[in-house]
Amino acid sequence: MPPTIKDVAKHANVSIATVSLAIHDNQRISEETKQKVMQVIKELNYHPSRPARGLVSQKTGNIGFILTENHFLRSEPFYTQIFLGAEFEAHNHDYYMLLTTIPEPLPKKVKLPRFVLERNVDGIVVAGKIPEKYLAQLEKEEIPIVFVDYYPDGFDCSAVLIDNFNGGKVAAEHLIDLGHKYIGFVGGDWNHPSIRNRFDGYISALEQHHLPVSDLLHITDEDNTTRENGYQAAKKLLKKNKTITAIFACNDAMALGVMQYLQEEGISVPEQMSIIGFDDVEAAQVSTPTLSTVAVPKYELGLEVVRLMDKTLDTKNITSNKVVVGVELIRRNSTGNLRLC
Amino acid sequence: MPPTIKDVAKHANVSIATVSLAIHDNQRISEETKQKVMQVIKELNYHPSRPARGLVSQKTGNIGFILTENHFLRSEPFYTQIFLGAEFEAHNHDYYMLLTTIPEPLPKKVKLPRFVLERNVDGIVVAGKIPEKYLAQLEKEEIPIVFVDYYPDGFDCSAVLIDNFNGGKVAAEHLIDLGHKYIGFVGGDWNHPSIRNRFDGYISALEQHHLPVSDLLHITDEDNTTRENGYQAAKKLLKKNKTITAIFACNDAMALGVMQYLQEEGISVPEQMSIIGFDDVEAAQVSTPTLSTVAVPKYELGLEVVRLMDKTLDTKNITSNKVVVGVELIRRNSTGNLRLC
DNA sequence: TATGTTTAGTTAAACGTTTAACCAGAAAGA
DNA sequence: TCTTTCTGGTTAAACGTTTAACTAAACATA
Repeated sequence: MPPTIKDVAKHANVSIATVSLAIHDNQRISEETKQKVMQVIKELNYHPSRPARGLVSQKTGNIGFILTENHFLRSEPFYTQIFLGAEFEAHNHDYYMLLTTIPEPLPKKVKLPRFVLERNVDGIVVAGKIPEKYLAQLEKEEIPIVFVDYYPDGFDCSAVLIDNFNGGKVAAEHLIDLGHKYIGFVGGDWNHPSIRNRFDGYISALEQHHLPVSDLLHITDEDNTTRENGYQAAKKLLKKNKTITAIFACNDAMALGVMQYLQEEGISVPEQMSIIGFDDVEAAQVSTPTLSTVAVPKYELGLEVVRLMDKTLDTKNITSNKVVVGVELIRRNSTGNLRLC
Repeated sequence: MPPTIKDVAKHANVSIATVSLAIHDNQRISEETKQKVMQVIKELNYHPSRPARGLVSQKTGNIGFILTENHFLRSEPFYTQIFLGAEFEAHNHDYYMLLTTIPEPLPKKVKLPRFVLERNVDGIVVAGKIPEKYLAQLEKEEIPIVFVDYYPDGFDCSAVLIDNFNGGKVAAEHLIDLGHKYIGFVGGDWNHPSIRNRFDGYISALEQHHLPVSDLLHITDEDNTTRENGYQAAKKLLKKNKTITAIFACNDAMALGVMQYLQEEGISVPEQMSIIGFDDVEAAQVSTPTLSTVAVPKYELGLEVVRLMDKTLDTKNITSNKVVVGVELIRRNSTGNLRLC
């Protein structure tokens, strides 16, 4: 059994209160006694028990991390990268992360994670979009929540967000710089704010450069944003519009699906069609051609969300802070100059 | 504030002991009282506090997960996949995982993770190779340890391991089946048991098929197993041996490095040289050509290690169990029939 | 000298559980 | 009827901390 505060007290010939006060550097305790206590603590290699401490302080030292099962399990480690960043930063603030997933489909009777019911976390990070119903349930628990890469409309809260609007703009501008005039957009999961923001950024860039904006350039009705959705969207887009020379896909998965379709159709990238994605997933670096994209600093998002959580937990002020982290254009081989032929 | 056991007791008009006993379905309590208590519990949405419960039971409900910083941060998410598997299975056993990394280089004064010092975990999963010094320190804490994908020589413990020997054998046999006679091996980090086991499996296959075994076929002196190591190893191997028509690399990273070298040298894969790797990392699916390999079920390893930990924690018997999980040959485009030209 | 103030601690309550030890009342055995 | 045994609880101690309230001794003030 590891030593407890009692053992320290006994060895130092003081009361356990003195030990505790010494540890917390209370000025009630003389330098001399502190020294003695610290000496014993070192000798016994004593460390206060986190659970015991938590009982009285009502702080667990843990942060919960919640995301949907789909986000957790999907092969592109987007949210798991965020988690790993959070995990890393948590250490710098003396926290540990507890992770849990929301099952999908959501059962009728929402069951909150054990760590919130059993009061085993001080705050919760919600990563990515989660069902409204779940959120409503969570809100009742009166536990600090910080969102990352998503936050519900009309919900007053802290969040770390990607600069999706700017990202969409940057992506479109990159294509414009390359000389493209007819730039298509493929997206899906349309009630996701991030996707719409990317779209808005794209539109904004087109307008700013007085380029044509038209429904004929967009596919936005895919219900999700997978590779397969990208494939289907590309098919639809090229059917209804022959003038397009570049496509901005709302994420890399869809972009890869688009490329796959183009390849099957014998349309070469980037010679006949430029493609740019969003996210910078691993696969973007190794696809043929490698995929130009807008990089989202996933790991960084994780760091930020824990910093924000730490601040929230520290200062009881539950003012809703928003942190926006920037994105970066990554030029690879799927985008090229417009060729007039 | 969430309700405590006291609130339940008050509402049910019984003592807190009765509530506790009712929760644990103790036969001392009449059916009738149990019903009443359960009713109140449901109404108040009461859940026992994990920390408080832990104080008396001396169980935290947490499992620690330790790996080196390098393993954690490296781009190929091998160990993080294991972690995610562990995380998933942990839920099925009502545990939460706490993750921490070992800094590298290891500081002179080894500092164990807070979660073990503060008794915030019931057991520890050690993933991958960690420094001996660290392990020695950890051992002193008398906390159950289960290893995954590694375990130290001469250490009596439980572990979940990959069937590396068989994997090496299967890889070599695949090449043999394709008609190859001169099959090279490139490896590194030679004091890692897994690597050596893969090599042993490879040798065993060669011998079984009466194929030549010779030092001229092997590069084993690379100090690590990165892509760059693979590149260098390929260079060395092809310098000293011109008859080779196939190469088994001890992992995918090295295999990709080998392919890169071959490409630069104008040696086509698989026409002139077949390559097979080990691990089945993401990049293996998207490289050109896609990489044949021996798949390691990383996620599955995570599941297994938690199952084993659960068993260990359940039955106080600290008999050292070993679980070996199988591997699977994945045929892709980097291996082909021997062409006699 | 009596009284107040400081210093450096100690005692005890509290946090939310579990569980061993105890106990009142009912049923059973003599 | 008196003891014994069951039944169905309750009381209280314990887990390892923190911290408010208290106190004894030393010192200062009038």
